[in-house]
Amino acid sequence: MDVRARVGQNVQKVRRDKGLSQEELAHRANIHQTYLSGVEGGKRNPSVLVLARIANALEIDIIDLFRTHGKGPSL
Amino acid sequence: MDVRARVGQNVQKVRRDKGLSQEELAHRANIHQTYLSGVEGGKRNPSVLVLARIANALEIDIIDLFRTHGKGPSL
DNA sequence: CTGTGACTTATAGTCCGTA
DNA sequence: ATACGGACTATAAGTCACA
Repeated sequence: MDVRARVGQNVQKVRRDKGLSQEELAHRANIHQTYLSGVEGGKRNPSVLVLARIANALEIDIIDLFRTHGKGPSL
Repeated sequence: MDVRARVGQNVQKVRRDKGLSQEELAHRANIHQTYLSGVEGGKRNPSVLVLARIANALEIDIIDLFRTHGKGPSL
């Protein structure tokens, strides 16, 4: 699966878990809702700095945005 | 620590572990040596697609590029 | 072999409207 | 609240000469 889709799905999942709207998250991460929409949809190719801002706004580590769906048991 | 530095250090470490030169890796990842240098030095802000190419050329998962230094505990 | 500055071209990321 | 598109601007991508 494309990394962009992987990341996008993770962003969307965490965002929904936290009960945030795209607008809310976008605001917190200081990016645009329309852009966030594209990222979640795997249609954008974000830079690491933007991903870091998103991860930060979601209160997770950026590394979690790259985990494969299904499980992330590890430690 | 800045994500870019984190990623850069990881790229450099893995590259050296594999005994590759920047030129070699850059060639495999289809990027320029000078650009790779900037990424390793944490001076560039690469997109996920570029990181994916680098990770692929290093034969590792892109997620490993975001790990914090000090550990690389198998899986 | 690697790092830097300068540069051009491509695209990330914004902002507007609309559905 | 989310997605899509167009037009725009900021910055990443990609290349080079040289230290």
